Amino acid sequence: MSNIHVRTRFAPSPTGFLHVGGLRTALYNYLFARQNGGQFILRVEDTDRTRIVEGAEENIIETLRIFGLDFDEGPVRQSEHLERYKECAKELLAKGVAYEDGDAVRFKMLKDGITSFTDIIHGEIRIENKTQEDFVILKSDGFPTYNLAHLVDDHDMAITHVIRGDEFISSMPKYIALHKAFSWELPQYAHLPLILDKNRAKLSKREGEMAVKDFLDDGYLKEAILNFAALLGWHPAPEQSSVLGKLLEKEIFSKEELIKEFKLERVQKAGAIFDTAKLDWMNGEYIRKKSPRELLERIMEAGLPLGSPASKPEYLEKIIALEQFRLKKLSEFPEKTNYFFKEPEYNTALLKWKNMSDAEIKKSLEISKNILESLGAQDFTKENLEKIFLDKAEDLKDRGELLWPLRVALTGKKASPSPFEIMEILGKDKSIARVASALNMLKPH
RNA sequence: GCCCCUGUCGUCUAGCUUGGUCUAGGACAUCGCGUUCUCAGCGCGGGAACCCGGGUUCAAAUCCCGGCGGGGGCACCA
Repeated sequence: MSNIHVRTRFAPSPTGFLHVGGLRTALYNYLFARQNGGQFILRVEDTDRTRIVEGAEENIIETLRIFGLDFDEGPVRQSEHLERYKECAKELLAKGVAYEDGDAVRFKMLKDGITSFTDIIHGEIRIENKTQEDFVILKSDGFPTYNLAHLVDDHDMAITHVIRGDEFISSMPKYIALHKAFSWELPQYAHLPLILDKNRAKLSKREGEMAVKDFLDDGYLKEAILNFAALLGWHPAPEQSSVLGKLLEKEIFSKEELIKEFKLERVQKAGAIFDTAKLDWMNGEYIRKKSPRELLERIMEAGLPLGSPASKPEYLEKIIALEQFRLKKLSEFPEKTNYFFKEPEYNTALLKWKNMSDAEIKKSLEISKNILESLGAQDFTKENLEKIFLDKAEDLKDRGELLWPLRVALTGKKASPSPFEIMEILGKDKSIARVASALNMLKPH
């Protein structure tokens, strides 16, 4: 494989935003080209004028850019090659292997015998020619059909490996017959299994949530999406992954590692169901590994509302550092950290730890308040606070009696980071104010 | 209906080419225990699959045949 100049292409039709299946197809084409030192090309198949969706091409290009699937050539649009397709149709007409059918041109299929070819993923595939019919290659509006256009371009662009979805396998006799008619050499084919939804049906853009952009907007990291997409239908061989050591167990791969490890021949033959549970976990893994600064940038890029416009980046980063180990998606940050930006709202019942009475809760909060008031603002570090409060809690039979009411007073939440870390960020005045307001709420009116 | 592809835990999969080392491995999810003020994380542990039926063979997840299941295609869509 090293002596041929590999050229792959991703050839979407601009009929909708790029979805997960398309991203995976693009990724595999990209990985295969890169690992072979070849080229990856983007071609827009815009021959069906009626189905073109405004903004789709831009979305596809932008999404590819975001994921770093840089194409070496393109975007090449088929609508720019109309004359070429017409010439090709004319050539077939002249050869007598195509005929006019109204304003359209049809290609004559031989109906006997068997067409067989070797697919990189599936191996040998044999299809009876009688299953094929004469098919339109040039439509009456002057545009070519996919059947003609894709293969003329693949030939003209010297594509060596056609890596695309499984749904084209049934039509392979058409493409092979066409190649023969033109006396062109056949590229290599790799038909990818489809990605299925939870109902085992082909993933459709209509499913709503399936556009890659939606995942990005929802707070999934591009690294996680790419990693997950790569594993949807492919896994490294154990030996080959020894270099990755323990990382294999976790199945976390960077794009560079994928370029190194990916093997087209190892792509799965059966369709894979797209299940977001694993994506969620993987996204959490990536969020944990990122620096707060980078996470802040990503949150901004995704347009998520964190804090107020006046919030200082340094302040936001501290808060992110606190929560980044506790969530799976960037979109959870605003809700999980809202107590840093506004007074918590909660029911006083939440202040109760186990069987504490109201009087005990009050006493607990008063102890906390006294401790906080006795400290200087510079003493508000989590280490310091932890030491002082834990020492104090020694007197109690259960640390929770001191810490739970305090933490709820600070956050208004059942679940949050420890009160020490929170108070370090909140500072003396706000911390005391929140404990005081909890105390106030407990007073019978 | 016809044709094609495909079938290992709930999900993604390793293993299948070169049958035995597979009482089928990993990851996610799930359940339990521990750490612990809560959550998350981390550590430990549990349950969970070779679609079915025939062969071949001393031996089959692995080879062969037949069913059945799932998906895709059969457009002047791609």
